[in-house]
Amino acid sequence: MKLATWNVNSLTARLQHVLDWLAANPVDVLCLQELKLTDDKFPLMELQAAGYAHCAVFGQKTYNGVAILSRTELRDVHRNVAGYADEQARLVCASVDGPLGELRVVNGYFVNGQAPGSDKFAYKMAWLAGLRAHLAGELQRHPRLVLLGDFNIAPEDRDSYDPEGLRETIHHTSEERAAFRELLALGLTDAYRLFEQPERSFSWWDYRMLGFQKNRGLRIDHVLVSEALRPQVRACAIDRAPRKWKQPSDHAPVVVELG
DNA sequence: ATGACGCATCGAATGCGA
Repeated sequence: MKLATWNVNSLTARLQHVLDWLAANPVDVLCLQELKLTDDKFPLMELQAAGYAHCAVFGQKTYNGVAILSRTELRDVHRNVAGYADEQARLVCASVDGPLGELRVVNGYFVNGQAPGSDKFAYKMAWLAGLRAHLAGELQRHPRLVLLGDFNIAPEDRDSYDPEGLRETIHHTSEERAAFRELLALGLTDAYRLFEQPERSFSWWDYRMLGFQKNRGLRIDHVLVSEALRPQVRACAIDRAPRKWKQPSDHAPVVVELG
């Protein structure tokens, strides 16, 4: 079974890329972030025709918006962080049948945070605390859980093209990295780091200054698996191919294989 | 470098992303 996460930076602008990528990578579940559209504008027909008959959509106008696309039935869909009043559509959860039973899929578009000390940074940290509490509850009900999405956190120095120059800037702060480790402390594991990976592996590159061509990027899109799921992880990789296409998203998909 | 690039918004200049 394969699952993937991809921040598409507008599903309207990127629908053809999503369809092309799915044709070449027919994953069972695809988690999307930054839909930038309302539920009524979600391209359900096109995705159903591509084989993704089951979609849990949580859209929003202009910004944010997340969705889980699945080939098989999605159950117990939950939108937003439980107990955290949020104006923004950033989290959608659903259960799906996996290779060894039911699997809980949690898809998040984490807050960017703009700059340390800003109101948006405070929102980021509060949202992360809410997410942690929410996940603790999810894990009690669903021990087999995978958390995927755009975390907007580079967890370690090796996840940044310039860890020294960008020290304590957004995505690199001690607070964000501590919050990431707090998620791991719930029993979650970074699936990407279960395997040997190329140096300078990133999932996002700035549109400006030839960021992708120079591989000046960050690894901020992640797949975390629960303890019960960890023995089943067979592979995890970043697919840089669509970042080379015309008018790409600035993020690349991350794919995980469970056996 | 208060930049760059790209997307969205009722119509152009601005907010936002990361």
